[in-house]
Amino acid sequence: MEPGDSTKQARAAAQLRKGVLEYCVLALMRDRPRYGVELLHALGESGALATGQGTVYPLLSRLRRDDLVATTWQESASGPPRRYYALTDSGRAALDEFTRVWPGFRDAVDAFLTASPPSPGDHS
Amino acid sequence: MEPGDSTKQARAAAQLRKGVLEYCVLALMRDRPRYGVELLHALGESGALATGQGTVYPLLSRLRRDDLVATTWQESASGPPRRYYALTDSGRAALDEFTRVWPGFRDAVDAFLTASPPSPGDHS
DNA sequence: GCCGGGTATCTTGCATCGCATGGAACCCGG
DNA sequence: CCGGGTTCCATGCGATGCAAGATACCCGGC
Repeated sequence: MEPGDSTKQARAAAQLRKGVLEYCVLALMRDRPRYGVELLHALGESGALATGQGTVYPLLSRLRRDDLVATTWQESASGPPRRYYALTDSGRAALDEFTRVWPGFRDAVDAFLTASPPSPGDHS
Repeated sequence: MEPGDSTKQARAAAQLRKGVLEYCVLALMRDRPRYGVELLHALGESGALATGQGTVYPLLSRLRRDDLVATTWQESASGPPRRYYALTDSGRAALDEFTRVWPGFRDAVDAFLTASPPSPGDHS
């Protein structure tokens, strides 16, 4: 997806990420602290959730503002120091809460999209 | 989910609906035209996508503005006339496009949420 | 004839979120 | 000293869900 791509597909995908990106970022921190560019790279590798710095850093600021993550500085051998983000108790609770809500949401959307497919064998 | 419920769960679910609601509404019109309250009721029965009139009617206005749906008035025996919304060719194309994008998105989120659970059998 | 309840549609103002753009600081090799 | 790579962050815009309120139609009871 090129920057500046304004196709309908790109617009649909962009709106899809709303609200989900936050919890995917939290999920990435579940096992160990991560830093900004690392998160950006991990999201990019997933394909569907690829995004830019202008999305991730404001998101991380919101997470820090709401006490869902805590940060520590750590020096790097190949560049400026990195700010590592780690889950707080509240952050882990929010992630668990989302993990509970997500399947219901996902299945509901699946149900709408696959409902009443004009199946050739349907003679109701 | 009561109106005015401001729990974390409600907030997460609210943000989740962004961008998805539009295509679920289009999906509901796939087989036959529907009217506003009917759509509202169908979304409510799904549970996870329940919403209010203040969300559905502006959404329907946008869909009409973008020529994704066409509307016709039809009288009702038990109230004011209903405006029925039907998919246009563009609307059907947008729905098909979303149907193609959604599985990749859904699986990507699933992958992040279920990745690296400290499974007891994992001895890597 | 009038009035209240149920049905149905729509508008306005607000808060939130993803994104493009731009800027700043640090390290290293030439 | 200087250019490239790495890392961080802030600002302004567009799109979207939502609560609250307004309007109009039908019917039955008084």
